[in-house]
Amino acid sequence: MEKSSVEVKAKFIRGFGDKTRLQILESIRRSEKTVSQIVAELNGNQSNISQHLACLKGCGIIVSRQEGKYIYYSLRNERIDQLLDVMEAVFAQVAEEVSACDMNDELDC
Amino acid sequence: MEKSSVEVKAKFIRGFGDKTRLQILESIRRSEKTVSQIVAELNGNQSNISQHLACLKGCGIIVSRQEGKYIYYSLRNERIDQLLDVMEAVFAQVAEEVSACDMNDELDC
DNA sequence: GTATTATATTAGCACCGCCTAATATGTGTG
DNA sequence: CACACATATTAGGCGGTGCTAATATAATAC
Repeated sequence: MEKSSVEVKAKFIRGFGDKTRLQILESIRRSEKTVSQIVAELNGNQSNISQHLACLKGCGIIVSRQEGKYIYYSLRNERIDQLLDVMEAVFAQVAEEVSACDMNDELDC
Repeated sequence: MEKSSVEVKAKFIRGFGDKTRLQILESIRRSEKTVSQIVAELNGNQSNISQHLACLKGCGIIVSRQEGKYIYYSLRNERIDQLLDVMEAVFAQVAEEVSACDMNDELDC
């Protein structure tokens, strides 16, 4: 049986909902990067990064192109870039609001 | 030890990354709703919905106000509303691109 | 060809998130 | 007060997700 649209959408969003993946996205935002560049930059584990890249690609968030023995990853398009901006802006505002005013609310689930 | 900003941000985003929570957000988008209204609308389980509401509130995505024995939930502010719009737009475009052109890529992780 | 580098895949494990059922708390009503 | 209704919390099971280590594939260099 097929996944409902809202389920697929949730999965898409979850693509952004991980610390390491957010860092990868920040890393390749300005310019495409190879896996090893990302691994070096994030001081990460090659296998781990590779799996997160596969996840991001599977979610349609990034794309890859091969050049010789290197594989370059970059954001799928400019709208993903915009989405990252909006997420950051809204998060920054909410985080400030929450930590500054509402002593009751916390950012834990 | 404190959670890094990017970890908190990931958690914030994950607030949107669940089918039921997305449905709740759609439900309360237009106008605030009580828990029982949401439960009825989504044909859901009261305990389950209540937990998701706590999660959304904890993530700073929604707020609540009490009126008598009812508790009304609504989006925290208009920027959350905008974010939902942008997410939907980008997702729709990506979903179309992925399913139409790239036969290789799939929306699975 | 073999060796080396770049990346992907697999397996196993721990942990976290989601669900359901049951129970608790809180608020109004008779 | 007891009772009904609205919501929250707890406990337990279960599947998914992220991590590491090891192995596999693919491309280049020698």
